[in-house]
Order: sequence, then C-alpha cells, then structure tokens
Amino acid sequence: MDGVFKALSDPNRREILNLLKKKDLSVTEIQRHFKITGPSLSHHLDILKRANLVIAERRGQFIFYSLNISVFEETLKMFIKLFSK
Amino acid sequence: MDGVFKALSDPNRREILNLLKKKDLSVTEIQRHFKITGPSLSHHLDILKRANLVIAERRGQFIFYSLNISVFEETLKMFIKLFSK
DNA sequence: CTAATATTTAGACAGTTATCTAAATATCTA
DNA sequence: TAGATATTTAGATAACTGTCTAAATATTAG
Repeated sequence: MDGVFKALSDPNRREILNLLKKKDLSVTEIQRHFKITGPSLSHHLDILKRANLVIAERRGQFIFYSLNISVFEETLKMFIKLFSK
Repeated sequence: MDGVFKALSDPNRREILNLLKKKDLSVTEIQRHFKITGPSLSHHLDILKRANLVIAERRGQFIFYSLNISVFEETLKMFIKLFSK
C-alpha cells in the first residue's frame, strides 16, 4: 500500500485521477491539461499504474487510461483503518 | 492538502499514527518502536505536525504527541472526493 | 513500405527527503 | 545549581523524485 500514498502525494497525479473520473482518456488527451512534457506525464502514469490506481489499455492508435475503482475501495478502507481506533 | 499525502507516504510515519491511535505517547515512548535515531524520529514528527495530523503538547518533562482527529476527517472527505464521480 | 502520430525508455540533472552525528535547548532531580 | 534525561536544531550525505531532451518502439495512413 506504500505505492498508493506515494502516488497520491504528487499534485499532478491527483489531477490526472481527477480528470479520469469523468471518462477514460488517452495520454494525448491527458497531456492537454498539463504543461509538462510527454515523458514526464508518462512517468506519472507509470507510477499511478504501478500503484494500481489506474488501468492502461490500448485501443488502436491510443492507449487509454481509466480509474481502477476496486483499488480505490481497498485504499479507502485502509485509510479509514489508519485512523479509526 | 499536499502535506497530508506527503506525510502519509512514509511507512514510519504511518506506523507512528498507528501507535497514537491507542494513546498519546511521548517521543521516547514512540522511539521504542523504531530503530531510527532520535533526530530522525523528531524529523518525522515535525512533518506529521506540519501536516496537522498530530498535535504536540509538553507535559512536564515530556512532549506528548496525539492524533488530530479533525484533520483526519477533512482528509478522509478529500480522499473520497478524489475518487467519487 | 514509408512517413506521421502516440507513447515509452534511457540517461542526465536539480531539488527534495530520510538518515546520521554532533551540538544546542529544555526540564527535572538531587 | 549541577548533572541527567528529553527533545530539537544544524549540518552533512546518500538515495529518491520530477523534470527535461534525445532516442526507441508501436500503430496507423497513404
């Protein structure tokens, strides 16, 4: 679970998750919302992927990213547990 | 809110929060559970303090740390919002 | 097949973080 | 007050992170 908190500790990555709430997006589409380069974005997506917070899936020409809701639920439970006595 | 996720991204700090769930503890008492030096622990406590996740209060000879529940609630809300469409 | 577009990988670099030792500050006890 | 205990501050260092440019890989279109 370490990776999840690490992944959430960067504002760009939280914003990516926020964008993906509305709908799945390709890297290029995500990129429009940021001023960082492609490789930097790719790096952030990799961290989110490894934390299992997002899922990447190629659809023809593009790779679409989407939220991994099930991991969110687990993380939420973990988070609540972290504070409840 | 950036500081909260950063604070939570370290396993030692999460363990400190976990210890404080049971009861308030002095630095020396917290230290018993870790193999890091005093200054390192002090550094972690400072980060938790600045994220408002804990409160420090001197009681005579010792400084006791306790969970700041209200900030936990805010953070939990933020966390849920981060994922709910 | 070649060129164009989409995305990732490799390698470098500056800034941040976790850790340490040594020293400073604060409080208590004798 | 002097010495012991509790905690923090200062300064150093190695590892990690976010960013970049250049190059590699994958897919589509002509």
